[in-house]
Order: sequence, then C-alpha cells, then structure tokens
Amino acid sequence: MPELPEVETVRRRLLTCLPGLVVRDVVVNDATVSAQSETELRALLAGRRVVGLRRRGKYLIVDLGAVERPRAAASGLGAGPTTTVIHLRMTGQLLFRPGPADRPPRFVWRLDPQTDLAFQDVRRFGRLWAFDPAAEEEFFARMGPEPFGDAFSVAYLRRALEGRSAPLKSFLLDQRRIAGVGNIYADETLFRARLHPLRAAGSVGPREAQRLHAALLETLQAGIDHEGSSIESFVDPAGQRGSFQEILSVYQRTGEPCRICAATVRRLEVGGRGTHYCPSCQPRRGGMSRGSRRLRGSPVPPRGGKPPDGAPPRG
DNA sequence: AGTGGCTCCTGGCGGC
DNA sequence: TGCCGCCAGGAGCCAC
Repeated sequence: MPELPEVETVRRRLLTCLPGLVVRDVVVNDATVSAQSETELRALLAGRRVVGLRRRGKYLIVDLGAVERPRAAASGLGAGPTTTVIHLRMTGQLLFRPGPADRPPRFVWRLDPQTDLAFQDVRRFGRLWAFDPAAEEEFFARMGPEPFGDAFSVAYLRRALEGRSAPLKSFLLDQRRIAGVGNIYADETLFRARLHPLRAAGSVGPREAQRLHAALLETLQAGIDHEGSSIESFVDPAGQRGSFQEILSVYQRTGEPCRICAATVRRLEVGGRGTHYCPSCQPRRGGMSRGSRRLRGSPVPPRGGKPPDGAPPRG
C-alpha cells in the first residue's frame, strides 16, 4: 500500500519520462475517481505540458503549465497552469504499459508524443484532483510537515506528542501530525525506536522522542532506498516491484522470530489497524530496554517526568 | 479539539 | 467444487 517511500519511488520514475510531455486528452472510465467530471478534468488538463513532479505526504503532484495554444483548450475554465494531485490509496498504480486487467483503467492521460499514462486501481480508493495552483495551499492546509523537511525537527515532534493520549501507532498514522506515514512504516518505525505501539503519545520522553524521530527518518529512507514495499500490488510506473518488504522487521511477521532478539513477533489491533511488534524489543512500559527486566512491572512514569531510558543504541 | 469507530472497495483466503 | 464471510487499510465523516 503506497506510503511516502512508494509515492516517492513513483515520482522518481515518472521524473525520467513525464516532464515535457503534453496532456492531449483525459479519459475517465470510473467517475468516482474524481469529484470533477471528465469534462471539467479535460478543461483543466488538456493542452498543458507537464512541467514538474512533486510529492506531499502520500500525494503525488503533477504540475501542468499554461495551455500553449489557447484556442485548443475547452472554454470557460481558463487556460492557465493546473495543479493535479493523485492519491494511490490502497492499490492505485500509474502505468505506462498496463498489463491485462479485468477492468479498464480508472482514468487515462493521453499524452504527446503518443503515450498513455493509465491509472489502474483494483479497490477504487484512489483519487484525482485538478485545480488552480493558487488553491494548493488550502488543499494541503491540514497536512502535517514532511518528514524530510526542515519543519519536522525533534522539537516539533516533542511538541506534537505532548499531552496526547492516543497510542503512538495512531499518532504516526495521523497525517495532520506527520505527512506520509502508513501502516507498514509506522510499525517498522516503532520497532526501530523500540517503542510499544500502544504507548500514549504524550508519555514519550525527550530521549524517546529523539529515537522516534531518528527511527522514522531511517525507516522511510530505507523504504526509498529499496524503492518501496510491494506487499500487495505496489509497482512503479515501469511495472517494477520494490524490495523493502524483504527486510521488514515486524510488519506481517506475526508468529515469526524477531530479527534482533528471536522473541515471537505479535499482532494486535490499534485504531482498527493491524499492528505488529516485538514484545521484547518494544516493552509496554516506557523506555525499558531488552534485558532491563528489573523494571518490568514498574509504574508508568508520571507525565512530564523523566521515563526510564537506559536503553543502549541499537546497532 | 481530541479520539475512536465506521465506511468505502474488492481480491484472496479459510472454513464448511 | 462452490459458497459464504472475513480480512486488508487511507482517509473522510461522524459521534461523543
């Protein structure tokens, strides 16, 4: 399921071939893919050249320039530049050469020179938006900072965690706090940070917050380096699968031995989402490390107090 | 405001 | 073999 590393992988692949092409036409085969009609989308996209590819969280942004020959554009909606946004959600795929499929792509961009960019999406959760670039800020107004951006500092993370009773797992999945984290990278991040997914976000101490910050960046970067996780159906626009799923520590490894300590990986449900963790590396009580059994059963540190955190850095 | 639960959607899978 | 029901989850919506 496409999260930040998968969307970034798609962006990088598209970057090698999409910019410079001109959208000649838009075909919508499934009207639920966009709140806008095929006619509206055509008016906003057709005749425009792809001038940029960006990513915001799990959203892929395709920047289109102004119509170069205005007479060719549909009238009524102007001919200025357009920002298009695509969310792949669970099973969305942008493909240049779609394989045989039971159903037609949900939408197709017909490009010049002769190329089709097709959006295949079995579960039909994916979405497409198109709007004036001036509306972009409002579109993303409620989304939290980019993990790799300057705004996502340890200080920011500590402020965001402060006072929250929600479990860490739910906190990481909340796009208003941090952009781009989904179920796979949330579980893997908490494992790397040695934090239990049910720990209240507000119970995380300063050193734990620092660990969580580092773990998130390391986990996401590893995902990007491996060109994403192909757990269900993720493939990049050339049809290539990522390999991050081959090095997962806990996600979907229920019942298997932890790669660090050999304890059995467990599964529980948090906020309706399957959640995987190592009960030994990620103890329920704050900050307790493997081997720090003397602390087992000790009370949760008072809020704002310094939690026990003598865990050695994991190497 | 924060939090949790429900909903959408469909292929795959286990159980009978 | 065939059918039924459950499971996966991103994000919007709603209730409390």
